[in-house]
Amino acid sequence: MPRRRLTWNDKLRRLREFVRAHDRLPGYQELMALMGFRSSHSAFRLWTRLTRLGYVRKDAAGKLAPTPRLRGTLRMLGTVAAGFPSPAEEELADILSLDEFLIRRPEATFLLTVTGDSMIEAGIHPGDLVLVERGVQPKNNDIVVAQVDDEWTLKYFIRDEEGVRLDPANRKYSPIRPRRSLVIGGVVRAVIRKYG
Amino acid sequence: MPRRRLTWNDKLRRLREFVRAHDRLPGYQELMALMGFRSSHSAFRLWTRLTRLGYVRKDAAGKLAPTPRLRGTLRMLGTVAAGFPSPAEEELADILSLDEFLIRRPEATFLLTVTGDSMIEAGIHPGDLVLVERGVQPKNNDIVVAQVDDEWTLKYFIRDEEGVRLDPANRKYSPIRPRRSLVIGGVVRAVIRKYG
DNA sequence: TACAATAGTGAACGATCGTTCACTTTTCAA
DNA sequence: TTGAAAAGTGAACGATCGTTCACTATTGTA
Repeated sequence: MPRRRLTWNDKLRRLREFVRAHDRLPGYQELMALMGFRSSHSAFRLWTRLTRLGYVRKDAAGKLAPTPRLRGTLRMLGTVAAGFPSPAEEELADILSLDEFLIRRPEATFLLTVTGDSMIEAGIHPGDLVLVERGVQPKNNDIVVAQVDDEWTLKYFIRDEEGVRLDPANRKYSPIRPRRSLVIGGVVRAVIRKYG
Repeated sequence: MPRRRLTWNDKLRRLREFVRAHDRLPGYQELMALMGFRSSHSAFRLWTRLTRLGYVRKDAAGKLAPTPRLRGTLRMLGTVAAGFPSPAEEELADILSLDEFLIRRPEATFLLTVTGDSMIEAGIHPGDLVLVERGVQPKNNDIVVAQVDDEWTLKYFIRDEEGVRLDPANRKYSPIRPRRSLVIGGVVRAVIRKYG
């Protein structure tokens, strides 16, 4: 029985499964078992190829690490209107990790639960999560977490001729011009609503 | 000069930095260099402790892998109203990874860009991203990606006495009762809006 | 102050890793 | 169909890993 040689797609799929299941790359022994190799050199060659194609990365110490392309879990397809493509096209979709997609500075990024409806017309509802980056200068029309009158809320940040203004996205509330102090907790980089 | 021994927090911080920078755990040599150890046994003991505390995991093959607790990048704080806690309290915040927080079945989960305003009253705007899980039975009031009259859109899924109904969240449009066929592409598990 | 718990040192060893060299088999296109 | 490129085999070797055992230093506390 001529043991079937794996296709490239099969190899990639098996490797992805391993990485997802173990949160690490397989070792030489494990890669050989996974792919049905008998020689560790085959594993070596496979690593070389995967490195060349950008699925794994070799750092300064010469050790391998998975790239988002391999580790990522999310396939980014087109638009809702375009619907779901065929499985073959799915294979071609870009794979990414939400963390890397949304977070620039991990050490300065936080997740807060939204309370209040001050930004509801911007589609930010109570119970939503906001991904907030601290320690950055807000630009005009950025949504910020700000402390106003000893109370923290979400507002649009606007700097005009008269100074800084904080605008709600809700007709029930009025724009605010901070008089004494203005504390900006951080800038909202993303909004996340989780169902179920 | 009595080389300063590192505190536990310092060790954790250094390890986190390494993992973020390299996308892998340090080896023994690297861990020794990172922590200022001279004996590989110290590294061994540190791994043992990290395993016991759940920062790394030892799988069936006896190999170490980082857990979300170590690899995760997002600190989950309280609510917007509560504002930002002190740095000391921040240290205690739960660290999580967005991928693991939002994605249950990686192989069946996709990201689509929203087109159209059929769900705008549910806070889903054109340009938002929806995280869609395929191959699950939608429950009542789930938001689904459905094919209606050869067109894909987002709708609430509702099953009543008369059968299945698809409701928009926009007064401009009307509920739909599919007559011939109904294709459900998937169930919306999360909505993501990215700024900037 | 003393003493137990915690943290680190140092040597040793078999297993695995990462790589090189030389050779064979399979695939695919001219 | 044939010949080159791609893929796999097999042996070998120094480096690192993962672990054990025995010993020493530091720290917090009864």
